[in-house]
Amino acid sequence: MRSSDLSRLERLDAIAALLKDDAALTANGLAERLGVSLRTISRDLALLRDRGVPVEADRGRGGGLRLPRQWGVGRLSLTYREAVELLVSLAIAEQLPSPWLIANLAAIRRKLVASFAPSLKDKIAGLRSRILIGGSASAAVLESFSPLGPEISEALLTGFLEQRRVRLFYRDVAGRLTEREVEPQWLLLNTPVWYVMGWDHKRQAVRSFRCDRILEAHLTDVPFTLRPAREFDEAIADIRAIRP
Amino acid sequence: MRSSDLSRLERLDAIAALLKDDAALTANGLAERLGVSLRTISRDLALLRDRGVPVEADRGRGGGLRLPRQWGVGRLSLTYREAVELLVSLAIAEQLPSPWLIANLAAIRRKLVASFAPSLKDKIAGLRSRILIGGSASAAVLESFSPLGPEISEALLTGFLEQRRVRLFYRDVAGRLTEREVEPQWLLLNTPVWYVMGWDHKRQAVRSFRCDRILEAHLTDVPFTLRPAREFDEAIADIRAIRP
DNA sequence: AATAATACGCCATTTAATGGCATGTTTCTT
DNA sequence: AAGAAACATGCCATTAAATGGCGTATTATT
Repeated sequence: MRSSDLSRLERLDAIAALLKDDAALTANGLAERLGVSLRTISRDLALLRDRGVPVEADRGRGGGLRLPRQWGVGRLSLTYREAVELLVSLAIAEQLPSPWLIANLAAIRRKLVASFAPSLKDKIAGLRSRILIGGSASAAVLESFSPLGPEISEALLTGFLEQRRVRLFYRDVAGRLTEREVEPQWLLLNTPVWYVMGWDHKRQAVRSFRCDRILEAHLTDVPFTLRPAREFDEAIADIRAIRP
Repeated sequence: MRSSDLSRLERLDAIAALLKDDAALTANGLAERLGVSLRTISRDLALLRDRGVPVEADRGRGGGLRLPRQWGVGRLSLTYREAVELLVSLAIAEQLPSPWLIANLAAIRRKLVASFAPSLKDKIAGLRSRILIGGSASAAVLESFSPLGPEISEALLTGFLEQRRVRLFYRDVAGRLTEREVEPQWLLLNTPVWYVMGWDHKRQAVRSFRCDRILEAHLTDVPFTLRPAREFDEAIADIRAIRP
């Protein structure tokens, strides 16, 4: 069963893939399967080890090759958007009051951040601290809750991530319709309701917006810089106080 | 500024890394920087594209090479344990009632699962559905809550993931100390309290355990198989009913 | 129209990969 | 204790791939 000819790069990938299927494999078996000599497999293994794949070999009769159990996972390619969503999820999970199964999340987050382009790193590094997870929403809030449209969440999230101003059409508590120009600086979740907090340019003040009361959201090209956290203390406290 | 000689593999990595630093780069610049000819760079770019890296090129004066913004993220290598913790985090985030910024988590989860060895996939695929996120714990529960030791959570989590029986020393509601032999089949979070549900071999019945009342947990080598979900309906309802 | 960039085909040359063989080492079986 | 089955590594002739140089085509800007 010889596979069609593979370039060296492809063969390395193939070997790693075969080793992940923790069937008992010998170097000889690999050689036959990939249609190359034992010597070549041997060199490929050395190369894989050089490149950080922890191939383990049991010598002697009955031996063979394997990857350690810990190494179940190969390389994961994520798009920018997927990585960001992952970061948001991690932020949520990390802020749960009871992190027992997720002791190493910080390490994962570091790896994720490290894989971003340097120009994005700065923006992304502080992201986690600007997402707050509160408690559950009050019954009154729950009653009036409605899910968000994808365009709105897209615009808000992008504005939040890339620090760009967003133009909102908002229905406020009293039911009045207003247009705002907002820097989305913080996100807060009182399950299931998300809030955006930021500098409101029309009002020249920190304001918070219940996301499901936003009727339209349009991303602009105007960048903004982060304001000091303490400016938001009051707004955060306000939202949290909505709870019964 | 010529880097020390690189093998082709290394050069491909280097090019991808340089492109991630979205500095304006031309093929000629890369050639000088890496000490190879323009023709070689050109071929390397073709190779990268073959391997799925979406290198974009602007032709003409002022042009150059770049990766699209979306592509911030290269390849992420996670250990088995990290991947599992990531899956758990995803499960938690996905079960939040308001998933607006995390619409694509399912795609990420699929990629993650796909990167596992086939033999592990089965176990891991069903993992998410066996983690339940409830609401917040009641005041009464909160009062008696204490955080878990790392050894206990390690044993419980491993037992849950690898489907192996766990021996518990448990202080029950009445304060009695008992020893149990449990198959940890479900996890349930009423923030911040985790519960393990599973088949109790001493009692021959489904039982649930508040994790912070577990005094000791020892992993055994005895494997178990999953029981049908409906057997746990009652126990799940019970725990959820603890809330006020 | 000139220029600066990528894209790609061709070919001689250089370098790296390969196979074969020999040798050493570890571990299990008999 | 001997033998067999596995990995590890060195050496060398052979083969295949990568490289550089050149030419040409294409695209976008000035």
